[in-house]
Amino acid sequence: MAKDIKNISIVIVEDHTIVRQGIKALVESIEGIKVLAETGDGREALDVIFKSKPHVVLLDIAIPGLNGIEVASRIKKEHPHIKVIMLSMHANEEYIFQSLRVGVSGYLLKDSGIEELEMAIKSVMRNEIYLSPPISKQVVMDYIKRIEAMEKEKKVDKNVFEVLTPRQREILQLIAEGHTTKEISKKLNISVNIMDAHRTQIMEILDIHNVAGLVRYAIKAKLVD
Amino acid sequence: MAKDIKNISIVIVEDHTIVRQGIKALVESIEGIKVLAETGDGREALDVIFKSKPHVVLLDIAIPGLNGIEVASRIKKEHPHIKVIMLSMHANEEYIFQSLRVGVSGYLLKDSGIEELEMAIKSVMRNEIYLSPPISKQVVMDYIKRIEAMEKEKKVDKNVFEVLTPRQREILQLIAEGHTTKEISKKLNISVNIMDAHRTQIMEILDIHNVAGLVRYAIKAKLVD
DNA sequence: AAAAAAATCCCGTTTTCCCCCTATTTTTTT
DNA sequence: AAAAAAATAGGGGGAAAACGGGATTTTTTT
Repeated sequence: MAKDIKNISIVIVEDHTIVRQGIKALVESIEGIKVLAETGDGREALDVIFKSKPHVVLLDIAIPGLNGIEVASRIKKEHPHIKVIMLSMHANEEYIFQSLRVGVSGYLLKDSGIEELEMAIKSVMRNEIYLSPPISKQVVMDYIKRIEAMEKEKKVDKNVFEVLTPRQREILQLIAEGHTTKEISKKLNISVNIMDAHRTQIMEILDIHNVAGLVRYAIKAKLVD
Repeated sequence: MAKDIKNISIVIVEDHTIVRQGIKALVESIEGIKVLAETGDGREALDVIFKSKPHVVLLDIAIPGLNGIEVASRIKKEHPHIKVIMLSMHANEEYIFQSLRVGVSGYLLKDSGIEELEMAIKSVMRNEIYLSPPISKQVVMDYIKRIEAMEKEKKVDKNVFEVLTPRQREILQLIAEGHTTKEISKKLNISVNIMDAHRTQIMEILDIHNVAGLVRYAIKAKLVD
């Protein structure tokens, strides 16, 4: 398992000296990993990284000069192959999301042990994404919540195909788009009276008795945006 | 790191005998883990699991009798403390989501190595969620995609607070909820004429000249659902 | 204190919405 | 082939919306 670690070069970006040196000591205790450089300033970090071109950057999220996410973003823009692992004190949802969005490969909580650090580095070198378990859990929970919210909406979608005829859906859509009865009847080449009858029937079926309600239904049913 | 593995009991559910025995051999090669039972049928699995009460269930997602997700769901309902790790051939999005939803603690691809199996078991015993890296990556990607879609909508939200006065927003909301001018004027204790004037003014400001458009705008602005 | 913006008020006209009725033709289902 | 559902067609009438105009009071900003 340790065989896939071979001469991995790392740059550490972390402003608190003691923490930085601690991390450095930990990292260097792992066989096959070399720390190329270390810095505590965001802007300086970019210079150092672009010059030394490490495999992996361990990047504190809260650093002076340029914040960690901004640094990560620029690293990935200039050198997409450089793997970035964020180091953070807390499982702040916004930070997690922003980090993942700019393309970091890992997100480690600072109370992780040395084993996790090693695992994270190995993971990202394998092109994987490594998240500390609490982070991972949060992402998964959020993932589930979002999909479930989405699925609820789908039920209305299905429903509209069951209760309304194609013609009715067509007309409902036009109503929801803001067209008047007259406009719609002209567009569909039917008389105004039929349009009126259609609208009335749609309202009966859906038990909605005003345009506002029809529009809200049409949006939920994804007939309009 | 290996010290937190102590007498972990496992049940393996997998219908292909060779695969099952292979997994069994792998698992038993890990120190401190004991395989209590094994079966290849979903319904039988529930009996076995409820009788033997293992710490962890390794559960193939495609099994006869009852499908894996259904089995997982019942296990978590009856015995929430039993950890379930799904075994799957592919990174099927629907399976992943459904599994996570019913509360499984791990999702492993079958081409994972023994190290990953060990890691997954240790992870779930620590109350963490373990996903095979490709699975993890997919979940993260999906997570980002969903949040980004959500953020787009927020822009309209802000806008409504800039262009409409509080009173106008209040009225727009009531209109979008389907109330008539008369109803709203009564509710707000203002004359019908003012309501009319308000509506007219809102329409002018937004450059929207029908109820349908107002409702769509109100929904985008999150004034109504 | 002056100016600007928001909220209030009134009226008359045209258009659209919404509901009521009956009825025929076409399509789908049984 | 018969029955049911959908789409077509028409008319009448009351309520509400939409638009035009003009005006006052209150609040906020400058």
